[in-house]
Amino acid sequence: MGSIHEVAKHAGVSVATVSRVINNSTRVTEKTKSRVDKAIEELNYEPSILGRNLRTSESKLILVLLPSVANPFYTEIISGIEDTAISRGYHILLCETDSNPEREAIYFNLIRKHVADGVISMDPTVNKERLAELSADHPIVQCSEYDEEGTIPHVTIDNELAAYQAVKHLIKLGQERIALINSDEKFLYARERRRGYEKALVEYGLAVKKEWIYNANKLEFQSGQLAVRNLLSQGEKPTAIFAVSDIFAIGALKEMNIKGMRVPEDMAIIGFDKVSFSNMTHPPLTTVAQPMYRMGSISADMIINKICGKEVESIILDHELIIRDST
Amino acid sequence: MGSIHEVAKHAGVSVATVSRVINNSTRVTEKTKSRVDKAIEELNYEPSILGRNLRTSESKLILVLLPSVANPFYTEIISGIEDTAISRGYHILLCETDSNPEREAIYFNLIRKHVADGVISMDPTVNKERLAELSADHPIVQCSEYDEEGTIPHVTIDNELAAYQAVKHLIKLGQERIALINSDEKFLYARERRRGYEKALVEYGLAVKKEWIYNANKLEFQSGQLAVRNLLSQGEKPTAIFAVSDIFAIGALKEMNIKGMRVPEDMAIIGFDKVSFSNMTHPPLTTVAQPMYRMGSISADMIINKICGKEVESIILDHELIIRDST
DNA sequence: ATGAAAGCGCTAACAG
DNA sequence: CTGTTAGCGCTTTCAT
Repeated sequence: MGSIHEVAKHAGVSVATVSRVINNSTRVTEKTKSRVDKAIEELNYEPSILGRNLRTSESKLILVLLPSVANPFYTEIISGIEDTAISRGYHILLCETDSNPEREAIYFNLIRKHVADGVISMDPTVNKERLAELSADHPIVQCSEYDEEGTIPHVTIDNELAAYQAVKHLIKLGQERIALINSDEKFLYARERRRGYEKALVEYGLAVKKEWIYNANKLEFQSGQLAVRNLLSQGEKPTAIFAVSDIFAIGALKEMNIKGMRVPEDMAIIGFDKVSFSNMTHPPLTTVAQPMYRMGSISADMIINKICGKEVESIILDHELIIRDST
Repeated sequence: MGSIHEVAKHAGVSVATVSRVINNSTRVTEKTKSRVDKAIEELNYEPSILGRNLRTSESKLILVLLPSVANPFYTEIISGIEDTAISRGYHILLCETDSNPEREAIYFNLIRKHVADGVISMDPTVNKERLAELSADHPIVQCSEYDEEGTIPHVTIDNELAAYQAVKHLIKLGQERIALINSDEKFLYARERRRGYEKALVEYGLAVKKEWIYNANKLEFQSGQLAVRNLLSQGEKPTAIFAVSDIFAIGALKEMNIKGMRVPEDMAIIGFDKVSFSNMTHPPLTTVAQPMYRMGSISADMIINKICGKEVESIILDHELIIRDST
C-alpha cells in the first residue's frame, strides 16, 4: 500500500497538499485537487489510519464494556451504540469482561494505552474505584448501571419507578402475595428495583416478606427456575412474581410449565427489559420495556461529545410497561 | 501521558534502551534494566500502542464481521474468539453488517486502512467477490459460512450430514410428512441443509414436496410463525418440521401454542444451533448442537496464525443431535 | 551492552 | 494557495 509521499510525487505536489485534499481542510485549487485525486485514484491509495492516529493521537475507537454479549439486554443497546458511532466516524471495540476483574484490567489498560478514545461502561460488576480513577483522565460514560456517588455521566431509566409501577400493576390485578426475584443487590439497579417493589407493597398495605425475596447470583434462566422452586417450597406461597430481568422471568415461567402449573392463574409473572424472546414464551411475558436502542444511541453521542471536549449531562429515559398474558 | 523519551531522560539512558527493556528484546544489563524499570514505575509510564503500531505496522486487532449480535448463535462464537484472541495478545473489533452492503464496505475499508490485522467473517450475506479480493492482500478466515469455490480457510460443520441426521431422527420416530423451514438459499448452509433434508427423505422413500419447504427471508422468530401458518393452511398438512435455526423452530413452536395445538403430538419440531433459550421453550426443543465456542476459538487461532504468516487449513467440526421433548 | 539516528505515514505550523 | 519542515511515540539497524 502506497504512502502519502508516493501520491505527492505522482501528482507533483507536496505531501501537505495531498493531506489537505484528503481531509479537505484548507482550500486547494480545483486544478491541484483534481491532480491529487487522479493520483490517489491511479495509485489506489488509502490513507493509513495508523499514521493519522499517531499524529492526532486519537484512535476513533470506543471501548464498550459489558459482562457478556450473550445477554440479549445488551445486544440492542450495542446496535444503538454502533449505528451512532459509525455515523460519527467512530468504531466500537466490544469488550466482554465476564465479570472478571482480570479481564477488566486488560480493558482498562487498553484505554490507558490510547488504543481507544473513550469508554462506554455497561458493566455493573465494574470496579467503581478504578473506573472513577480512569475517568479523571479519560472520557467515560455509563449506560444503564452507574455509580450513585460518582461524577461519571450516565444514561439510564428510573429503576425504582419502573419497579414500583410493575408491582402496582400486579396489585391492581388483585395480587396480594407478590414475590421478587432480584439480582445481587451489590448492583445499583437491583437495590433500586427492590426499593420500588417495597414501596408499592407498603403503599397498598401489603407486608414485605423476606422469604419472598430471592436474590440470584447469576443472570441465567436457571436462576429463575431455582427461585420458583424455592418460593413454591414455602409454607405461605406467593401468587405473583416480579422478576428484575426477563431472563429470570422466563426461567420462572419454565419452571411453572414443568410443574404443570398455570400462568397467570396459579402464578402471575412480570419481567423486565422486553428482550425479543419475551414474546415467544408461553404465555407471552408482561414486562417493563427499556428503550435499549436509544440508550445505546445516546451513550454513543455522549461519549463522542465528551471525547470532543464538550460538556455532557446524565439523562434518564422513559420506560414502558408492556402488558401481555403472563399477568 | 509521558513518552518513551521522558522515561529515557529520567533513567539517564537512551530511548533505544528503554524500548529494549519494554520488549525485553536484546539483553540489557540487570543494572540498567532496573534503572529503567524504576523510571517507568515513577513516571507511571505506559508505552503507546499508537506509536508501536505505526512502527510495526500492525494493530493487534481482529475484525469480526457478523450480521447481528442479537442472534444468539453468534454470541457464543464471539466468546470463543475473544478468549482466544486475548490470550494471544489480540483484541476484537465487533462489526455488525446488518446484512447491509454499505456497512460491509465500511468494514472492508477498515482492514484496508490497516486498523485491523485480519478478519473473521461470519456473515453469510457478505459479498463473496469483495471478500475474495480482500483475501488476496489480507488475512481472512471464515467461520460457519464460507465460500465453496473460494480459497479462504474456514471452520464449519458438516451441514448436510447434520440436517440428514436431524430428519432421519424424525423419520425413525415414525414421521412421514416432514416440512422444512429454511433460510434464503443464497446461503450455503441453507443449500447444504436442504440437501441433507432431501437426502434423508429420498433414502426412506418419502416424497420431497415443494409446498412443504418454506424459505424465510429474515432470521426472526416471526418467520417461524409465518411458516407454520403457511404449512397449516395447506391441503395436506405436514406433521413434523425441521427448522434450520432454533429461531425459526421457536417461532414455529410459539405459533403451535397460539393455535392450541400440541408439540410433538400434533407437530414434531426440531431446530438447529442449540441456542441457550432452546431449553426454555415449552416443550424444550430438540436441536442440532454446533460447537459454537470451539468454532470461535479455532477461528481466532486460525486468523492469528495466518497473520503471523503461518499456513492454515480449513477444519470441519462435529455437531451433535440433542434430543429433547419437541420430537 | 548501549546510543545515535532513521523512519513508519500522517498532520499542522510556518513561510513564502 | 502551496511547500517545507517538525514532530506524534515507537522500533531497529548500525555504530561504538
